[in-house]
Amino acid sequence: MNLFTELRKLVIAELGAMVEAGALPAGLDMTAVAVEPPRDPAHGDMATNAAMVLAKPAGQPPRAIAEALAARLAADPRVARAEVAGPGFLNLRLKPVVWQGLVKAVLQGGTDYGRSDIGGGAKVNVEFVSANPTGPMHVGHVRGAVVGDALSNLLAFAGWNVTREYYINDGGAQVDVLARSAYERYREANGLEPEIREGLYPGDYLIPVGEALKAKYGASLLDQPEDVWLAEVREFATEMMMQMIREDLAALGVTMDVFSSEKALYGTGQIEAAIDTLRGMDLIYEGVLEPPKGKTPEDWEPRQQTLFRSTAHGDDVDRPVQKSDGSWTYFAPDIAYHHNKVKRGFDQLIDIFGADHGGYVKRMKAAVSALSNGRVPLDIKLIQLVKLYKNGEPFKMSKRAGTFVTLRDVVEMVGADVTRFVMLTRKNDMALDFDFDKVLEQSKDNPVFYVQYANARINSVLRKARDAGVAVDDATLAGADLRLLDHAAELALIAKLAEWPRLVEVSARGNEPHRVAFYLYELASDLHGLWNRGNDEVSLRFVQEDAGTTQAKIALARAAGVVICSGLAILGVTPVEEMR
RNA sequence: GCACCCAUAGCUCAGCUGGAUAGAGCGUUGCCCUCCGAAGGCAAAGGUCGCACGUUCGAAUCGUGCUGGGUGCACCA
Repeated sequence: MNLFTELRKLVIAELGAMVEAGALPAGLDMTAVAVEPPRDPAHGDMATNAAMVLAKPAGQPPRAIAEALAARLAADPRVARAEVAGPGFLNLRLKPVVWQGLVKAVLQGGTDYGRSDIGGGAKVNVEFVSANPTGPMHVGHVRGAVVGDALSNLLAFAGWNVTREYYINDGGAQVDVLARSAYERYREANGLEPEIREGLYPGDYLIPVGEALKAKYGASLLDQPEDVWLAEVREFATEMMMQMIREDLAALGVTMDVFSSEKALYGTGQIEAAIDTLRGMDLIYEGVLEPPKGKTPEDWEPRQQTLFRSTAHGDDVDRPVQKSDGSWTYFAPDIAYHHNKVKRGFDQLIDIFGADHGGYVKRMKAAVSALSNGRVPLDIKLIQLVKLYKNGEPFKMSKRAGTFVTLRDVVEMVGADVTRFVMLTRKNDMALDFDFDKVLEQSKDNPVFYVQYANARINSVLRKARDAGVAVDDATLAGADLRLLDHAAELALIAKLAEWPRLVEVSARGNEPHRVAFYLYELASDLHGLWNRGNDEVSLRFVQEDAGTTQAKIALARAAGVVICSGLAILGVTPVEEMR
């Protein structure tokens, strides 16, 4: 139940009636008519811009339309007051019974309250993480993983058919480097001195890989030329890395639906097919690129290359898909991979990239636009970096020494729940500070704690009522006499709960899961505020002398708890019942 | 040189896709509390939304041009 869409229906219906009555011209476009929460609650519970939006096409002054509409809306049993304000806003005040009914609806809906069907079952593919399978995931990957997973949860909740996907970059030179690095560890496992040359991966995490290679191959690969062992070791090491990455993701609570392999695109004609598809659209040609103006690379020399005419689809320059020796560039399999996603029938694609890949956005969108004839939109979310702090001091990590903070380190230090919540407390394109101490602080300054504490308080009050012998199961609470919830502070909290379905839709439409985290913080704040007022005004406490009143109050608390749990579920955070 | 991202209170950040007097936390100032309904509460001060034009009933939000910061810029993935 979304009160805003219901009231919008009412507004549209009354506008239609005004057309019928000849008060408005026929054929008006109503799509811009919105019913929203007003910025200032003093203005009312809801506001509509209908009169202002329609003034010009209807050829009438906005206030005149607003006055006429107000008179009609005021007759609805749900509307307590309809007032024209400002340039033509129409502010609505709802009757308490509407809010009381909402509490009941929340309790009956449970965590399905707020679920939406705006996605219409459309198939959306969310590609995220896609870290190179050459080592453990580090903090840089964590944020992308959390955002992608939470976004997937959000879209699923809003009615999309979501596929979470990880693209394994196992086709390029970096997995050869992995194989060579693992081979040295294999030699080490056989009692030889490893030669970790410059350019190889020095990390200790390859030691177990070396040992596993020894267990499988014994000494048979020793002193063999590279072309004998490279392919086998590469596959073996890549598989072990992916195993590790899967476990790391699991530790963070992330489960992928599909792992797609870059290597699998080679030798199957898929790359050729994708390029041929583009060629058939006259988007592939042989040519020589101009050097970038202002900054010509030292070793620049004109080269004849196979180019993708990405400029035909909004890119700034055309992009090479084949090197001068005829082999594919990295971009070619990326095109084939996205072609593959389009062919699998997705209606929408979302890629989550690190901000350092911002340069690829236009060419990737160009490729998808061309390959799908503009049918499939591709949204690319760029994730800004995470700066680590420890007690307010920058937390240094040295890549050169091979000591970097891994995903596993973060999860072990602060837990998956805290990690996930904090990663969503900023818009994806804003840099985020992550302080190992502050995120664990038990105070109002810490949004994670603040939201969890709200839920704990709700559970605490439920326990207390139960101990006092009051039935507080959801069915009983839904049947309580909710008319007892009539205090302005209580109705205000309900109004906040009424925003939840709308917030889900807005967040999903914009692919912005962080909004959920901010909403939960606000909801927690309202809950704490009401709780604090109970310190002075006993009548606002949740547990009362009289069982019926207690049930009504607890129904509100429980409804708030339902929404908090629902929101936390989207973030992938486990609600806590007690603060300990 | 070009492209993309960012710029909002002293600090860290929201701002629901164009709405009303731009919000929150921290910090500051002033009261209150020290009660496990505990891990504080209430209130106040604090703003040229980087700058300048433009679009319209209306702009932090859209467009153009600047300023400052970040990222990336042909056979590396």
